[in-house]
Amino acid sequence: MSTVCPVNVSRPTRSTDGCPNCGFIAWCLPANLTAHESKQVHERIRHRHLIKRNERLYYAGAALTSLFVINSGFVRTSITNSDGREQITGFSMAGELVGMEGFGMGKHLCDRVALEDSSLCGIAYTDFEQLTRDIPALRHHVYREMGAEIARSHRIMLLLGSMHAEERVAMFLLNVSGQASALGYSKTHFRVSMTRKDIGNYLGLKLETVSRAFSHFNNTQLIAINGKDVEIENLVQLRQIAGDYGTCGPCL
Amino acid sequence: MSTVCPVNVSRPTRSTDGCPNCGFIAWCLPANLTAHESKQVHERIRHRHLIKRNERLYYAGAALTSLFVINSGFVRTSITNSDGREQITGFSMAGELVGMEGFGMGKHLCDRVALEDSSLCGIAYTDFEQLTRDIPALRHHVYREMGAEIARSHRIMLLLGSMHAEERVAMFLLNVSGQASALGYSKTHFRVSMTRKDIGNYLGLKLETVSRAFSHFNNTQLIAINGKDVEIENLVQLRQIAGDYGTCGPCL
DNA sequence: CGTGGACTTGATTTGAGTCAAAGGAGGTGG
DNA sequence: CCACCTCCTTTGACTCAAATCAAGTCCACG
Repeated sequence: MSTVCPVNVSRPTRSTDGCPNCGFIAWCLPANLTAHESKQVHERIRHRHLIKRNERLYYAGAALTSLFVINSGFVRTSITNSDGREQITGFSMAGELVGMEGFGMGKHLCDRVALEDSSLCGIAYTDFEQLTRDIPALRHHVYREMGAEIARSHRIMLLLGSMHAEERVAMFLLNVSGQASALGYSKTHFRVSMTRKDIGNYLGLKLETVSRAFSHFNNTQLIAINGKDVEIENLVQLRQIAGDYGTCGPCL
Repeated sequence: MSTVCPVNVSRPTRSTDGCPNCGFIAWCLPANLTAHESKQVHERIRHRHLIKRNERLYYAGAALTSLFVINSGFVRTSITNSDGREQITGFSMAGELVGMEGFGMGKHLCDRVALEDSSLCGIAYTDFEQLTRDIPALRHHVYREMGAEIARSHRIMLLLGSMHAEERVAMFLLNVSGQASALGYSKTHFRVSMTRKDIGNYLGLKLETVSRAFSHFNNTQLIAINGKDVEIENLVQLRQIAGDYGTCGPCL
């Protein structure tokens, strides 16, 4: 537990050519960089780190040497306290930058594990630091993304602090749906790649409670669920149960 | 509810002279600014905005025109969803910068209300943006503080997701104790300025449950409590109940 | 001095946790 | 390729921690 397991670096390349739909480049899009700025960023990206299912990207406390954007796959973020209690604080998918919260400290503040075989594009800490110095739009984007992460955490605190089990599960499904939709997939038919236990941990529930909520939604024709395969059959009512999806925004 | 209530600006001054122990200057200390950089920051601070108990600093959604550091007093941060459910996400005290999470968006993402008559020192959004551009150490400090805020939220998620009522309340008391201690006050004898209801909301508990936990700790000689006046009598055992204070760090 | 909010305490209810059993999926090695 | 094993999931019965409901006290403040 105390030794740090570095990401399995599989001959990353600097050229963009070998990285179609590069996640890092996609992440930068909302920053509206100029052609010149874009070029500066692209030159620093280390493309296509591969990581296997259940492999650890890093532990909390590990030196932060790189920041990663997920290209494909799924990553689970968690923290563990001295009792050994673990709390999953989020699931990240393609297009998301992970590790920002440790950027200022120079070390990671959470554990991150791949839920599936995943591909990541990274950038060295020092390169990124320099780029945010030189590119105001990128710096701004980092402030915006970090702020959004704080706001997201606050929404989960609301969920954990005051919502009932079925409301939480409904919210979870709507968030996965929103994520799938953002990636261009169906928002009513998708796969939840995490286990019931992980979902429960994230939502502050036991796995049996998550399973029961799924079964209940299934029996009342809100969803059709079969293992990890979910089809939402009544999006409107699911939103009513979740209560506030409209104003809440994505939580995952 | 929809109109934005601007902070009651009481003839703020630009000179440092009228602001002994200026909170903003204190907040900058860990950034280790050079004398010249310090001067740049000091020139932009608008000192001593006053705000009364229960007055609102701003609503979520309001344009972010200034960032504030608390000089004295206490501020409650919360979010509200469309159901009207509110979640208190933190209590801030002297020396803390509030509003960072909205910095990148240019608008506030949470509501902030004074728990007591408070004094704040502010800096205009555009001035701060400019300063973080020109002063690497300040920029770095912002990254660090925002990251710390994300990590703090994650710890609360752990608390809300897996801790029992008395563990939560013990954690809360240790955090208030830590805050008091950080300000140079006694860490065993302090005042909790928030109501039982606010404490409960923050901890995901009902006010009766908070009251019962306090009573129980009182009856078992862990604390001596009288209304808002708290004396910790057995810090060691309180930490044992909270479980992980050592590794958790401040949560408030 | 009276009124409303804050707090405490007790009795009761209930939503989610715990415990237990059994079916099912996926991965591994012979 | 099949058998086995492990982990995941579902469902039922029971328990329990915290919520709810209710009553009464204590202040602070107009």
